[in-house]
Amino acid sequence: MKATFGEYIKKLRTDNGLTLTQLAFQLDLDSANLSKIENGKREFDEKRLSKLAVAFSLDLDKLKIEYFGDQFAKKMYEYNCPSETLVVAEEKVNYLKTINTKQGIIKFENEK
Amino acid sequence: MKATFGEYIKKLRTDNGLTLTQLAFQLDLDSANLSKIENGKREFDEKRLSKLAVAFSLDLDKLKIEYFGDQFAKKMYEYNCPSETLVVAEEKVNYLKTINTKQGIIKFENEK
DNA sequence: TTAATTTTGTCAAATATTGACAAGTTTAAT
DNA sequence: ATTAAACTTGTCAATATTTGACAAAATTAA
Repeated sequence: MKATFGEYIKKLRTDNGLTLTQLAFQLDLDSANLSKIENGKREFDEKRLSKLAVAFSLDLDKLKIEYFGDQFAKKMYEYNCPSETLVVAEEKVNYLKTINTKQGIIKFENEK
Repeated sequence: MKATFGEYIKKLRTDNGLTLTQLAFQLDLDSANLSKIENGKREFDEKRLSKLAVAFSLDLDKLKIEYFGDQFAKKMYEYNCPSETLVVAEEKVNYLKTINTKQGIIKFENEK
């Protein structure tokens, strides 16, 4: 999907004939703030991804791909990161999985 | 590099025979907080990447790869994102580049 | 023009991050 | 075993950031 996450939501919403107010209600959001999200002036909170999935009967994993893909892309763009960054990211995910499955240590490193 | 960013710093520091206090001074940081960073209990602030590059005569791009790669990996791990997320991230970076080079609009979308 | 929709501006409240210091633990040397 | 340096952990106020909410302006569609 060649779009920011905001554009992605807006397309979902308009394709389904919803107003900002209608979707905002389902997401427990102010319509003004949803507008800002769609236009990239505010962040969408990841806690609402599941509500968004329900609103449009979407697979949560698909949404996560769009959402986090967007987040990472924005950082990459903002800080002008080499594209190799994403390759290293993949390696590091695997590394985290290995170190956190050893010896029953399953908790996320930064978790309380 | 198969390591978290904290582990990466720690290796740099010890390989170069520096104490926490010595490196922390160069980074304008409390040694206690540098210790937390190395052990993944605090975030390293991206504003200090350039100081880190100077401290160890490293290429800033190489550091960015490690730093942002680590950030993305932690999110991926924490939210259990499909690895496809990174592919989409790459697409979106390119998308951002195209939309933000059109018509002289070079500013980052969320910039003030 | 009017009514609905969308966008923008603002700000206080809620959250999160940071710097700083104290206190505790580990390590290494003698 | 004692000491000193190095490292780790806990805490908390200060700072910074994000969020929710509302008003008001702008756009869109009859």
